[in-house]
Amino acid sequence: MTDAPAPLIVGGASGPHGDGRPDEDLLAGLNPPQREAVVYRGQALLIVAGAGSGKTRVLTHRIASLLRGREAWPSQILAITFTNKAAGEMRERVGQLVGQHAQGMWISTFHSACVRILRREAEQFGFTKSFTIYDSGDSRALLKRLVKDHEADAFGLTPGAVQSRISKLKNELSDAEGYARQANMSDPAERKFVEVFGDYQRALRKANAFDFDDLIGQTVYLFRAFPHIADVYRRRFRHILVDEYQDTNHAQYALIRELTRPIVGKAAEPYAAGGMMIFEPEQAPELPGASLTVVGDSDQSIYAFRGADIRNITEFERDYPGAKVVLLEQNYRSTQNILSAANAVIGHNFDRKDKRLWTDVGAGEKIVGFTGYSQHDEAQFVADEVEALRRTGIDYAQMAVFYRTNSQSRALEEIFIRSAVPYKIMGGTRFYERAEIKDALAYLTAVANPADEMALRRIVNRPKRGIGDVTVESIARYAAAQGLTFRDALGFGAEMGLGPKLQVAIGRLDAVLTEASELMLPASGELAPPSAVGDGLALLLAGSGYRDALRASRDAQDEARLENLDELVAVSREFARNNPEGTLLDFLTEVALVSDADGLDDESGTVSMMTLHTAKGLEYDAVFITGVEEDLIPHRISAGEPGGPAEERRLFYVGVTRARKRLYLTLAMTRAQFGEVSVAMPSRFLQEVPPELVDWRQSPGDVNSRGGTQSRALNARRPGGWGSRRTDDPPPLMPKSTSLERFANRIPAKVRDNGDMQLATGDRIRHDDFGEGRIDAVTGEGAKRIAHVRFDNGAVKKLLIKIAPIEKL
DNA sequence: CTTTCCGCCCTTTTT
DNA sequence: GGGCGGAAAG
Repeated sequence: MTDAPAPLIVGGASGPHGDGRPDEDLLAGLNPPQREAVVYRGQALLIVAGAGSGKTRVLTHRIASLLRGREAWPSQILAITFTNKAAGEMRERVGQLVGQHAQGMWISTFHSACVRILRREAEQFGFTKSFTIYDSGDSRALLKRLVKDHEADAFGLTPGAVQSRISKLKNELSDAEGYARQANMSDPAERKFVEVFGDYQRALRKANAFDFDDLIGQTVYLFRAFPHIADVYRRRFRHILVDEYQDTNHAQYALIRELTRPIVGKAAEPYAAGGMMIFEPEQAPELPGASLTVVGDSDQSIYAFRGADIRNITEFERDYPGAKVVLLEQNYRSTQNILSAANAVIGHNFDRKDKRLWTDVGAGEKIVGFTGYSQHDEAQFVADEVEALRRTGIDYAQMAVFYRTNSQSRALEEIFIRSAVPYKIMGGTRFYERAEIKDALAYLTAVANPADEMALRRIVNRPKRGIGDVTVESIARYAAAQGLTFRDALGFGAEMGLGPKLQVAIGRLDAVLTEASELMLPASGELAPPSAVGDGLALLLAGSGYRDALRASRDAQDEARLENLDELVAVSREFARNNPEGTLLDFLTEVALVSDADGLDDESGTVSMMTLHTAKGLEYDAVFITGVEEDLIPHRISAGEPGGPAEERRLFYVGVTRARKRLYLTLAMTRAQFGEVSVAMPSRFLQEVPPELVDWRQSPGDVNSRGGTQSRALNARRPGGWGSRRTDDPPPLMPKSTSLERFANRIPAKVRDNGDMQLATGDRIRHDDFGEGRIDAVTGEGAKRIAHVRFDNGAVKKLLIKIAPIEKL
């Protein structure tokens, strides 16, 4: 990688390259600021890109222009995106512009790029190439043990609290030793925390593992501690581009800072105390720093909670003197009504540079508002509206439903299933976080990285082998006493004086792990066949008895778990097909770094459901933002945090600006959370949307007069507002409990099973909620048979026959 | 020693 | 509505 040919023109502040202009077509159709952002050449460029202003286009065209003008070889480009999916899309779009030249660029997320660097350099600082990656679940499990060992819970240190503190510290590039030095050790809780933090780092190192935050932080550490290594990457990457810059944290900022430093050649050690680099003014660098392009929008900064520092973007011009700033304000995505709503809402955030998105596509449809009696009622409205939009020709894949918290997805899901609306949930209990998947991956990890004790502890009694905590601890003790790893100790069941049953159980586990290692990691360094990962996984699942245990179980969920495992095997084979040279470690790395949005294939024909956070960077013809209520958005917990409500407003803004043509804002009057039903208030953000932009199908006011709860926030604050609400409505009479009983649980807990009901076109049925109707058609098969029903009141609905509350007449 | 069952807790967003 | 920890049962 050091042999990259020198570019014809190095970064420098020279203007657009002169003759030829091979990229005239790259500028076609771009507006003036967009062109500027593509052709500007200089050390630093900040593109302030409002929502929907075509920044991906600008970025890809900028890269293409660098390549076509032969200003850079593909290998000299490093582009950082927020998700792996965005990276894939960018690579593809650049590929369409420049063809083969797209090969060799690094386009990836911060985490993936760091893993690549760390795999190459791990040996420099006490890790091996085969390190594994701990996700938050793994970290928490480890911390849980450490907190217990240190009896730190007595000081109010829960694993979760410790985890988030450590994460915050690492995002600030603080390490365990550094923190310990300045910690207030007279505080016993603080002392405990320092101990746990230190042990946590030692455990990670011993396990040859990095957690998510370490991937970034340790790379920065590597670059600072070994300048000659950093120089290798500085020489290589001459053009660095970072998307979603407003969501970078300090560690990511520092990483970019390190990569864009000038190379001083054989100058003396350029480090001063505090890790700051100091150059003598007259010392001419051997090579100037790489050119840096960042794209961001401070109005879309929604990750402060995980350390994103908005100052990275607001102070860019200070950090990179002479930086050029380009503003993209013209929106190519949404109608004016949607933009006006977005502008109005975000305008309530003080302390921001005023920026107004505009479009020339016209006002478009009004925003639709709806207030349901319960979250089920709200969900039914969404499902019905999805169907109505579908009939107007909008594809399911062009619709999305957003919510603030993952738990809100359940009610939506129930109704969507019943209404036979195809949907897909992004994130949530993610595939890779399911217990059986984590178990299977732990088996693979135990093979790939035998030092990873956490992985072994996880699987040692899965399936149940009669190896409980006590036995596990005695294995660990034996290993420590003999100077063995936990993995190696499994081979000495007899020597540790375990009972015969346990010896057999441990011996079997040892044998299957060994067998899988031979298959997947052939000795003598030869490459394992591409099928090795899939075969090895299948072998582990069968040989360990994991599959059999699930099969023998009569828990209905275990059937689904088996299917998930099959899916994982399929994923691994698919991986092998796409990466014939891919190793077991490559597979584990990829799996560890997938993000929520990555699951979003362009699988046509399904409505997407996701949290507002996951929605960032995506766009849809029709968008439903659900649960627009106080305590949900803004979320209750954010209310007390400094900057919390403002960040929630940005989150809402992100949701609104995802919509191209149609936007729905829905809420419910009551919401059941954790068994209890409580009254929900309309979100303050609703009041910030100019009323004339909203067509309330059922406004909070209407619901109040009909449903009869106490006065609600909006009515209290805006008497006479809210469109159709009449001020002379009778005061609410019904006691609260009545309305709650009536509306809270419109979905029976028990799912009916009409699996054997025979229906044909022309049959008449009665539905519990919708009344009588006539079957127009029946589609689908088996459990997924769908009745298309025209109800006597004119409504047309699709019902999943198996579970719909219907009877044949 | 392990498993199972019961009662208690909480619930933001994620690479 | 579910995950987790503690107590009782195999």
